[in-house]
Amino acid sequence: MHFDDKIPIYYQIKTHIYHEIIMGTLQPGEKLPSVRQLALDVTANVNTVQRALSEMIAAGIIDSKRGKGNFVTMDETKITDLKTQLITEQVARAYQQLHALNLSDEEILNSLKHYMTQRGNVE
Amino acid sequence: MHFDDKIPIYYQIKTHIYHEIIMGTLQPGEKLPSVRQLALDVTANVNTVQRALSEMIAAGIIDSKRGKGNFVTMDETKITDLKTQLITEQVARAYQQLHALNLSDEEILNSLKHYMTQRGNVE
DNA sequence: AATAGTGTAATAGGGAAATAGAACACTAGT
DNA sequence: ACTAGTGTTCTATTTCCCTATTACACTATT
Repeated sequence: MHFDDKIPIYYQIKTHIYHEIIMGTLQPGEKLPSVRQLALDVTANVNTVQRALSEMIAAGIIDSKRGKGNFVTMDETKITDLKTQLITEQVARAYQQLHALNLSDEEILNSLKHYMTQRGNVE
Repeated sequence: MHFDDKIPIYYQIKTHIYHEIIMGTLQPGEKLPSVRQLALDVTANVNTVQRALSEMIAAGIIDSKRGKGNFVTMDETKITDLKTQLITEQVARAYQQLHALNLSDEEILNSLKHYMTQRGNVE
């Protein structure tokens, strides 16, 4: 797994698993790989994985069952809320960053559209 | 100054000053506050500020003159290039993050538009 | 009971970031 | 010459992140 050395690894693992849950790669109620297997998958330490999981457990997205495994919550409302929250965070942060670069709303939209067309042509 | 504890302070200082240059708060050729004053302004250590400045100096955006001060480059091309670079980085990162949440191009645009209208009504 | 596979916790050590403090190098004004 | 204000560099210390290792607690299977 590719890590941005500017951001703590445990945080990037958490984001990565959140994405898998939201994309449906991990379904509600589904069992996650064991912490030891996850550690191998992302080439990080068990403790680092555990720290990421702890935060997701505290957030109610993951249910931890000692001796059995970690499971994605069955509560689909929580997942929907999580998705909304992550999207809003991303959009808000991007908007504020670009606004801080003196771009108007229209310029921000145009930059994004331009990026999309560029990207579309390359693939 | 507000810091995100997930990202190194020196890096956030650098971004902050870059924004001031691009917005024109700091004009080409203008003298920056002294490193000691900057440290007070952002409530960080002189060494941390110096580290941020070192990277901007290396990038050719800041000219350092020992005994006199730090100055924004007179080369406006470099500033224009910097702006383009930062915009592209922000747009690309936001797009990729939202794309990773399974949003189509259209949905990404709509999320942004929605955020803008919401924001517009509040202010 | 024994074993293997889980989550959980504790310890010890290394490294990067940030701080505090001091010192050095240069410039300008007095 | 002196002094004050600059950038620059160095050392020491602290804190957080990450790793490695070990141990403990629980579950299911045999």
